[in-house]
Amino acid sequence: MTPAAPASRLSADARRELVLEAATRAFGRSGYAATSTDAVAKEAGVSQPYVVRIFGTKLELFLEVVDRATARMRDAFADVIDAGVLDPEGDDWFLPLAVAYAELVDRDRAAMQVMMHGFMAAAEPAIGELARRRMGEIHDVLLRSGCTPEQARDFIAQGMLLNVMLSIGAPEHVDDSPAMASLATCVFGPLLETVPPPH
Amino acid sequence: MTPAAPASRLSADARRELVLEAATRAFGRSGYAATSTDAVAKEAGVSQPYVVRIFGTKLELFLEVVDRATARMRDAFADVIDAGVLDPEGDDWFLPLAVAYAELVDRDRAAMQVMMHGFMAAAEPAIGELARRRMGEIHDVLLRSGCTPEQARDFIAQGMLLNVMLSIGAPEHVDDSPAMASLATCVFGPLLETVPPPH
DNA sequence: ACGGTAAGTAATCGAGTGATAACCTGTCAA
DNA sequence: TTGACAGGTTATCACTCGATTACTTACCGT
Repeated sequence: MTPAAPASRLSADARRELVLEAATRAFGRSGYAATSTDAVAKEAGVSQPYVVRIFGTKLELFLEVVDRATARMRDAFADVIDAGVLDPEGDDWFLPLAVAYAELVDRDRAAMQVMMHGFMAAAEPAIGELARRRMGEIHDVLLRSGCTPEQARDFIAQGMLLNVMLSIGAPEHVDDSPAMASLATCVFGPLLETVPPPH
Repeated sequence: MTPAAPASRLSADARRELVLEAATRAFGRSGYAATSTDAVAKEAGVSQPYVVRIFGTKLELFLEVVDRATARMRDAFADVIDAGVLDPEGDDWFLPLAVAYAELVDRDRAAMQVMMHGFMAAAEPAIGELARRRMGEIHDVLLRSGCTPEQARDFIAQGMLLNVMLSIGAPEHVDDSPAMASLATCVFGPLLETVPPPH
């Protein structure tokens, strides 16, 4: 076997960044437990021991991946809200938020998937702590729009359903049953046609 | 070591039932990938090879566990709806459904957790197929109340948020931050005081 | 030119995993 | 009483995983 073409040398920071992006994709696909450090390494094009050495342990790597992904979510909402275009009194006050979220998920679906996997892996104390903190931060950010806690809750709830629907592959299988079609249509709205690519 | 007190003999069906319940608890805690067949065996009080022999593979066991858990969810909704007490025109039309769901989750939290883990493990084709089918069935059942697809969607969305909040241990940590307290209060409502036990 | 530091790999280990095979034993019908 | 089947276990295997160690090599300041 040829000596496994050594990855072209990069600065530690640059390599770290590439591995984090690769890990986001890998963990996003299969979650914490089902994703091996070797799978991350292959996705990043480096050796498995190197991944471990950069981050110490698989858990620390996952924590950093979840931390970054959820920060991006929070910041995307903050950007919309701090732009001051939202009117919580109006109908569909949250629409610009929903659009921003749809765009973020379309551009960076792995981040959303990693977030959900983080929520479901919260039995691990360190993961749970991070998950709760970020969920709280997102709620707080939404409240900055002037909306009520109930409005914020409802928006997050819609987001959770959307995440789950993507997780179970609803868009790719709308035609499997009328029920799926009905539900997917009213969850994804007109985006159903354009969103699907499984990434 | 003492010969590991052989489990008292039961009929195959009775044993199977006990193992399924144990597996629901075990998978509910840690999900598909992070739960070993040995963990299920210990929870059930039998040997690991016996668990495998009853169900063939770990995947088939998980599928049956998810199948049963999600069927219970669906049927709980169906019971309320077919009792005909719902008025989709009224405010809080879904309240009896929410109460039924809260009771089910309180009594059988493992089933809900297993359902969520099933959704997140949908990358495995057989799991994904089951997840989509059940999600469709639940949507269909809700529609039998005479509500609109949007009303059904909103109810499911609230359920998903509730599931995620329980998954991240929100009730046990309401006091960690004001944000968590605000969000948990308006997700769980007055039940916050009584629901929490982590099971 | 060169030497050291930083980037990266190969080799390997011990623990854990799902699955298989072989064996044991209580119960019940004849 | 006995024998055979059903319920259940022990022993074990092949493999995977995360992690550690030791080695290699490219780059850069002097």
